[in-house]
Amino acid sequence: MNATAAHPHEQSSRDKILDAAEGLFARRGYAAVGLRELAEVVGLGKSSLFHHFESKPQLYAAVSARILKRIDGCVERSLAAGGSAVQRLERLVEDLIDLLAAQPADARLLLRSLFEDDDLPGETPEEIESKGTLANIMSSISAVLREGMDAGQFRTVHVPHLLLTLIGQVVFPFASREFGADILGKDPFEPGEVKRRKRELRDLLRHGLLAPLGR
Amino acid sequence: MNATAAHPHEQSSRDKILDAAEGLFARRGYAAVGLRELAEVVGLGKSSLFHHFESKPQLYAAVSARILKRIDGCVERSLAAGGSAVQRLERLVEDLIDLLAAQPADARLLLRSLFEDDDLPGETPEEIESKGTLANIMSSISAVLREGMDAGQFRTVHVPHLLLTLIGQVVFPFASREFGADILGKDPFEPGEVKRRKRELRDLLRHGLLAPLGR
DNA sequence: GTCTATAGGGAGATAGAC
DNA sequence: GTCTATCTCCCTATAGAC
Repeated sequence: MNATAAHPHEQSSRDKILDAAEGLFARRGYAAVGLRELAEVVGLGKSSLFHHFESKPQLYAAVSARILKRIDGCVERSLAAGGSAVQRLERLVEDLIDLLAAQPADARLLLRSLFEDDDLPGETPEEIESKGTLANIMSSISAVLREGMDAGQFRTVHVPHLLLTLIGQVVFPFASREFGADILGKDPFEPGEVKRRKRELRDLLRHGLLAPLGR
Repeated sequence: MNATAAHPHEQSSRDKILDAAEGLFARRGYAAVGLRELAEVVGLGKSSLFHHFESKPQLYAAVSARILKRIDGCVERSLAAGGSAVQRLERLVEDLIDLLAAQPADARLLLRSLFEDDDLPGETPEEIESKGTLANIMSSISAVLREGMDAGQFRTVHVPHLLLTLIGQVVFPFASREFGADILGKDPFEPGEVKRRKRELRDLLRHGLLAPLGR
């Protein structure tokens, strides 16, 4: 995977920086994280960071791009696995939840990147690539929704609004470890809670909230 | 409403600061907003801010507390208006959407405050009050959900998980003006889109996503 | 590829005149 | 209640030795 790594088990400095930055940016946001602190976490001098990334914005763009690619990969694999539109959508939601649960920084950073566009200076190549990746994710999910509607498996809904709804209900609960834990009384990333979350969300999409008898 | 205002139509400096800070903090986050910039927007010198608020964290706490009170007031009024649990929940969701649509900064700042707890130093009196307000909001919504379940109007669901789901799907779409506009092709705060959002969300809660024929 | 040293600027906050 | 001037600290980024 990494052409420069003779020993795949040893993580390069670049990857160590990316991992540490991901955690810090996710928890506290771009502006609140200083390179001094990041360097401390990684175990390097502050200046050494600039040998791997040319600037702080560029580092953030790299972190953000890596997460978007991870999510895009998950979406593509999940939707490619076949089945009816209903099966594919339900599997997609489950797989995304598993991904977000396995990578605690992803949901926070994804959510941030969706409403912190003002944060970053501008138009590095990595940011442009990320825009494309994000657009690809959205269009893939839209496609399965439209497919299900066309096949008569889904109600007739407004696809863009449903897209926003799905993002909110899938991503948000994993974006806030502390608040989520307050509400649930348990760590949302704990396997049992993850499983329950998948079940509850699947049932809500299948049946809505109203009781069958009340219909 | 303001005891010190002889002329209610003239906004005090304190309120001007709160309004400007609310907009800036919502768009860019706590750490990214400098007091110099805030002072410029308000039209004051930087030092004058410290005559109205003792520190930046305390100012942020005041802004955050004001928003939480606004939302809490909306929740209490909406739930107090009576009707069945179904009617009260549906009205609550509609009223919250109207509030978030009317106050574009609220959704962003609320969402931030739900997953940026690490942002702020600690335990000012205003933050403790805010914690109580937030807890009150959550317990009020939980109450109507449990009531509907007990009355057999709602399916048997896991209330805390549904709470997280509702927050995500109600708040998130209004937290990101730019991304939301990209997805919808229109400004999410436009009256027509707000109306459609309320309808789509109500229908999703009533029926889920699956087509009636497919059941 | 990592380090020390430092430049250059902006941050939050204070002092004190008006 | 607002201002100017200033303090101290930390920020991103660079220079250059090893």
